[in-house]
Amino acid sequence: MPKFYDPRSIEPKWQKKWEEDKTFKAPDSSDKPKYYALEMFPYPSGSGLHVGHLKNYVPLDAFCRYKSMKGFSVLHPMGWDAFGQPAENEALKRGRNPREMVPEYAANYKRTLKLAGCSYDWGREIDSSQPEYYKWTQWFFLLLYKKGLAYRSTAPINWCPQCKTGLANEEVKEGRCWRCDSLVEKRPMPQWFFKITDYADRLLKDLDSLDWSAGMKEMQRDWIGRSEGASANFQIANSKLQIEVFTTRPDTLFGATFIVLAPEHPMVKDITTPEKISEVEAYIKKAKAETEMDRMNAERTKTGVFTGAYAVNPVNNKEVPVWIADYVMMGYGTGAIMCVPGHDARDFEFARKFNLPIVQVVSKTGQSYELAQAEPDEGLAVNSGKYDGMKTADFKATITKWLEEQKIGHHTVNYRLRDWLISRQRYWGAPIPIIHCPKCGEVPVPEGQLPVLLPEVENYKPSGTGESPLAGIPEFVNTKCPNCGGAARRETDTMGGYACSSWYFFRFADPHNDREFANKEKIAYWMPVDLYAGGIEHARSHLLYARFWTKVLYDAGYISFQEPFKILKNQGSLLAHTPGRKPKSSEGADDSEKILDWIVLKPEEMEDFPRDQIVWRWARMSKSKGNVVTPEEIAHKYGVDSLRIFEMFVAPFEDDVQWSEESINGSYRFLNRTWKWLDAALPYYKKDWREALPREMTGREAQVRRKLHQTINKVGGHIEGFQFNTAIAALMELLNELYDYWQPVEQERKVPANEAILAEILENMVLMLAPFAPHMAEELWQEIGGKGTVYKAKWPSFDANVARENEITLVIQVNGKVREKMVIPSGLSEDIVKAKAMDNSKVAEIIKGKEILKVLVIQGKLINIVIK
RNA sequence: GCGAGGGUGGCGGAACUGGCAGACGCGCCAGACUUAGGAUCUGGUGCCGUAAAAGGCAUGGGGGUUCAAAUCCCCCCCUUCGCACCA
Repeated sequence: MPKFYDPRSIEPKWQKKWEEDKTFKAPDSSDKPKYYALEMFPYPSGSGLHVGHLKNYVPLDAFCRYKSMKGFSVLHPMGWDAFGQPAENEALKRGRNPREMVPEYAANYKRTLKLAGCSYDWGREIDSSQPEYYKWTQWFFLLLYKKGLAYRSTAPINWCPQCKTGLANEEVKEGRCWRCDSLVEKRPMPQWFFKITDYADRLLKDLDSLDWSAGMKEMQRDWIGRSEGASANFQIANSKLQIEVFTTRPDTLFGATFIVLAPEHPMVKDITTPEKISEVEAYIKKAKAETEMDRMNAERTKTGVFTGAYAVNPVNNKEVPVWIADYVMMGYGTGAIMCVPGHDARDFEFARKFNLPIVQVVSKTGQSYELAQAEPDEGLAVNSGKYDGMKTADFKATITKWLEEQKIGHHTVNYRLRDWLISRQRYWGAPIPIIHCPKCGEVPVPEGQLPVLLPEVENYKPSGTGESPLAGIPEFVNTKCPNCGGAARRETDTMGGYACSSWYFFRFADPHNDREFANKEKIAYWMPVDLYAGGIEHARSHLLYARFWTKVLYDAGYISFQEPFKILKNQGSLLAHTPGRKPKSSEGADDSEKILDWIVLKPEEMEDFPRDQIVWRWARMSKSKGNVVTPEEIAHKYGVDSLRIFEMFVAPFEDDVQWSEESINGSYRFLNRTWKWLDAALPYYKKDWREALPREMTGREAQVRRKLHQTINKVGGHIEGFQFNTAIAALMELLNELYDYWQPVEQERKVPANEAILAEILENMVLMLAPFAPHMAEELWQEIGGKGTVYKAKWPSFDANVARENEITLVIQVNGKVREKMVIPSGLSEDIVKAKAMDNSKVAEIIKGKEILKVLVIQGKLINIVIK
């Protein structure tokens, strides 16, 4: 037994042992209850893992280790989200082939995760860019295709000029590409979509059954954006044409004084009168040139032009002008709105600017009055003919029914959610398994011919033309139609990375299956995922897509559950104190640059930058900011167990943490103190301590045992509640008590009063340490002759009788203020507690001569005496 | 603008269904042991007040409910995140 705590020799030793023994291998079946814990699989970047990444991996690892000790059969896998643009871009930047690069980077990640002591079953490692994996990604595409959920359309899409590819709506943030921050353009291109909108309602409803954070669910709800209302047709005056509008306020129909169409609305050219054509065309041209960003700026004033046409308001037969304006979006509803300036702020602004009539049709009082601004609230109908006086909700139902009877409208539900754009005009992705045949049209690649292999090429740069680089490879493109055998062309778009991550959690249940995406029984055993952890940045995209595919699988009869992730946890980020500077006036002024008030100073720029102008901020660790701390350097200084303890102890799992090396010393000190105490107790350890424990215990012995069992209870509870910080705090408290009880320092060491107690503490402490500091725990477990690995040892059991306090500190309040405390036996009757409190000399002093109004006793805690 | 979190010592953070605010750690102060210590051990550490007590004040601000409020209710301020002309 080494005298001193030496993580640098202990840690590699046990990591090697775990690997050799396949300690963390998840069985294919077991009598034990299963537990499937999963972290979002990472894209292995060239920068490697830093301590910030471990903020997620380490607590989840502790959780899995705990579950294993609690008797669960644990599945804790890891794999690589290797396809997609991050990998491709990095490969391009470094002039390397992603095929060679990705495995290297993955190996580097794996090395660091092992260094951190993470308990993955590496036998289940997957790589989404390998044909054996993406064969099944393609299979999923075909499944969706067969179900009518994959289609090709030339609708205008979000085009990122920098990435040279289309982006799904979820990948556009504030009008910019989420990866490169370029302004996104609208571009019409034939593209593949998945019909996620068919599932909008179910994706929304089933959120209720999930144990996810309120914020997370809310973000999904917002993104799906369900709104209920009615559609109504407006006849164009002197024409057979009709315009369909969508409104959530059909009750305000009488107040609709004009119609606005989106500039892209297909009917614009049909209704515009000859004298307005040039003006309208000019406006459309201008609107087209505008970026998403411009259009989204709500601050700017409204613009629009009159088309010269009038529509007839069906409820009162009044003719209302039809305008076009860019504040109406083609992508939402019908791309046309009826405008009720009295009760919609945007319409109000527009009407004011262009002098259009404003009519009040809803009133708080039932009387009409001058409107100073739009009043969007509910109330009573006014100026609405025979409906006057009706309440908003009733009026909505009544008028919707009327529209239906007249066959000019109906009740409608609208979603903000759009279909999922899956096409990428890029090389590094799973090819879409479709063949275009001049005779047969679109033909899916027969399942037996999967995978459609991604060809090995020299040049995989995005083409300038907007086409995928695959289009330039005749051997790939030219093929035979599976239907008629004639010459045909392969689809050259690849699937975006989110396709791979929409089903990988199934694959982990059966990662090497070459006949199915995963075996049904294995899925039935392991799925759904019990605990899923990852960054909040995937709140919409990934989690929505994964839920969608799961529902498709359910509908197709492959699985028996509808939601993949029962519990979801989002870890906070690790922030590093990062030097930066204010932007120069030349920077940020340009509209195409993201406006920033702080720019990171690279380490190389730091040297000759004036000290007093450096602005320090807390920023997320990333290699590009030059503020990363690697697990390697910390492991070298303190050992990885200290790093693990620090990451879990410093703050709750969901919170952001400011990295500082000072506080890691506290974790190191804790482990050192623990080691010292346990090491000193070792000579007294006996396996049969249970029999040797005296029946009755008093004084210090009873006290320290009480603390031990209270700690066992707390630590387990805190881990279950995902409160790793307080779990570790409880262990620290126990350790403080242990030092109080018995000093491990040789000079001061006394012969322990009871050796069996030392043994009990030692054994239980080792077990409780195991999830957090697994290397130290294994070492000590071995020292006390524990069987096998501590990973599979049984979690300590809590004895409520031992933990029970036999005395309590009674807090005595007078008029709600603490005046005295006294130690009394627990379990006394209320009357006796009262009597004891009144008897206390200090209390007696205070209440002397006062009238006692009330005495409240909270058993086991406190007494409050109310006096006058 | 809308929606969801959050505001507690010098710092990170504790506090079960309302019941001792500040667990645990960092930092700081003092002592012990030491050639030394940025090691280790022991004690102290919210603020005001005092020689020490007593006592008073404290959970962003203001009001309220209650014997009792960080916790529940109302108003306001700040902050983080998400969405943003969604009809």
